[in-house]
Amino acid sequence: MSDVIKVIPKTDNKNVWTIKSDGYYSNCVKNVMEEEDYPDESINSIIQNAIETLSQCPDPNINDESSKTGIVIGKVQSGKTSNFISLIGLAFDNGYQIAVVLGGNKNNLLEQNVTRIKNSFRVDAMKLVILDTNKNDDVINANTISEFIKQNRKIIIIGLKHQKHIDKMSDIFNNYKLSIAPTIIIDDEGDQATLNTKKYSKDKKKMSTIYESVLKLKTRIKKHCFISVTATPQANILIDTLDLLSPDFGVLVDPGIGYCGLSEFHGDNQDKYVKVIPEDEISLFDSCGIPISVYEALASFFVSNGVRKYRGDFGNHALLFHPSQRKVDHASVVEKLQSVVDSWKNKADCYEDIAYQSLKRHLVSAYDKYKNDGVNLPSFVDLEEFILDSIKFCSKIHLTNSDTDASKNSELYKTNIFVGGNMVERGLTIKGLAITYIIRRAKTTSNVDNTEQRARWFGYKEAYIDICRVYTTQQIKDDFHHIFEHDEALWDTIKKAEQQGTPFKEIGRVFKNNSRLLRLTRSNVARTQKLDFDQFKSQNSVILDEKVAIENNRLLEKIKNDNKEKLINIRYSRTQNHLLLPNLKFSIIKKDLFNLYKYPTTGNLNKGFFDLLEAGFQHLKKDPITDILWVRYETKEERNIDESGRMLSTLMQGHNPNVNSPDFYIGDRKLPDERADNIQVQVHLVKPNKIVGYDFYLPFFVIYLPSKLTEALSSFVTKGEK
DNA sequence: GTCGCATGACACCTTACATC
DNA sequence: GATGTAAGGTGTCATGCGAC
Repeated sequence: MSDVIKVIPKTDNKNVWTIKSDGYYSNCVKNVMEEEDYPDESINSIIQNAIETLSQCPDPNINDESSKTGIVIGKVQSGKTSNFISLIGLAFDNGYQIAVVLGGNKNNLLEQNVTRIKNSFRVDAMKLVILDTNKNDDVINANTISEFIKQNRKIIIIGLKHQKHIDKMSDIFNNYKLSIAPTIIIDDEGDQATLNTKKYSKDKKKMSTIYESVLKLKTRIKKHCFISVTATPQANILIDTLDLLSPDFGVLVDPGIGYCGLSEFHGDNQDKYVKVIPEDEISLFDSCGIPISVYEALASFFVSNGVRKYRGDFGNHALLFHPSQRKVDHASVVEKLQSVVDSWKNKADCYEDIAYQSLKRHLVSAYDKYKNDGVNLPSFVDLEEFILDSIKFCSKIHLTNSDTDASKNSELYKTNIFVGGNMVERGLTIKGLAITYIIRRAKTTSNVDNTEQRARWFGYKEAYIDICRVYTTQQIKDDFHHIFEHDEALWDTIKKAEQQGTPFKEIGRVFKNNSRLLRLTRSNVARTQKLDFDQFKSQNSVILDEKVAIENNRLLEKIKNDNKEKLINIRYSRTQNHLLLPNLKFSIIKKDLFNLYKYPTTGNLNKGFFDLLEAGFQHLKKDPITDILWVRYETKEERNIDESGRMLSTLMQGHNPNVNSPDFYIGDRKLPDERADNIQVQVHLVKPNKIVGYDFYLPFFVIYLPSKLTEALSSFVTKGEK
């Protein structure tokens, strides 16, 4: 890799600056990754991502006030932390002085981040100061930080996403010198808690507390780049592009080699990895009895641990139960699981005893299921000793919620069972998670982002993916398959926009969502609506201005002239004489006509309509054949249009049913029938007939969409208008 | 009138934190 | 450690709207 990289950002050529990629801090981070045996390829890709991200941040060496907002999009459990740590190192080497990390809204997440950041920058304290709002309260003030800066030390402050913590960090930037120090702000899990949850509130307060605090932080720091880091960017992309947290740029971070996520677990092989809990089973929450599926999950957990040990893999092995968000449920599940594990431990201890047979049946059944799934296994007899060992050395059931934090106890074991709710969601990594039992789901509509973040079973599991399993309900299995399709399409859209150089804010906000029981994100943060196109869209308003009419007509004439040889005259009657230009590509007409046409600010047709349509077609990977039809192009038309340009009559002409009449006519709505699989753009040249002084013809559009297309488009959603 | 859907009000759960 | 408060998230229910 070259040492100095001249960066030419993809979308904004005013902002060219040079990035040095082998400075002191970057090398520290890189060395630690090497020590921790990251594959070379992964290290290079992490550094490349950091360069790409930093290149879109403001140049810290220019003395001006500027700020930008970006989003770094990764995959759940794909190691986004390494990426933003590298970014901080690179930013320091290139002139940034301070890094503020909003490290999650729970203490366990903050702690996880603090530990990771400290481990990644094993540098001289005289070069870098790492502080966190929980432990260094007395140092986080303008005076002390200014002194550190004077001593030429870089600063990282990691804070909890809570009002007081953020305000504490904000306060130091009241100091003028600090306020102009180039600062990079990392918002970890940036779709959670930071965005405005009061956007649609009827209260007087239109800003949620954390959002308000973050905006204050942003305003205080005169030169900064604010980077949201998340695997579920739906909310960030769906909020108003005028919102200060709406990203100006986005960077996709492909997961490294060996990552197993949505496509492995919930794509074509979902039946192998996801086991559906039968609906007629007794509930885990019943006062007595334990569902068969729980025994199955436990047995597959111990068998799979035995398999890994047999293969020489003695790493951590974990089982997670996520039954519900309620603490009372966790307690009852812990009790049930503990009773089973205790009894299995007793049986495993005396495996020659007849009592062992009942345990053995469970284990053999789990073994057979793995065999049936095509997992390469030795004989059960060869595995048995390893399996029983796993049972004997298994931890107590770790309750993981606000009452009890199991993380410390789990370090004492290699084989761990966890039970939790909200504390085992987003952000948290459970080492060696192989089996998950999850039945938590809203009774009605679930959010895609929240649901996806519960997938703690994703991660770098290539070495033992064959034995990983998820036990869940049919509904949750379906949810994840829909999310898999949604996520693929989302990445595709952003990648394509990147290749085409489309600025992030201009990417069509169209997303795939094929499930009626899923919405993309919380409705208090951002709303969506179905991509619902009618068969016909008849333009109901124009700019009533002769110059505009001439310009719009010129666009149409140019298309006509460029395709002279393809024009076909279609005569239905004496007065119904149309001109057809068949078989154009939608994308071409979009570029040459709809992008340039001048639309009124009111009315039902504007560039946004065609942008949405185009984004929808891109998702469908289609560029539909489109015909242009100049309707009654010689005689033209007159309609009742008011002075504001609003069409008061019906634009489309009805049929003349008299078959014997020389004026028999099928009607404008039937014109697409013979070529019903194509889009038809009808051009109606219309003059106002009730107001004087407007003696010119204005082109109005009628857009016909084939039902196949409108149906296919209805599986997508876009930003809500309200 | 029925159905599906969006929306808002409200209650409850979970978490963090301040106070005693 | 117990208690109360603030904040964010989830779930349920009533209501209203438009399509049929």
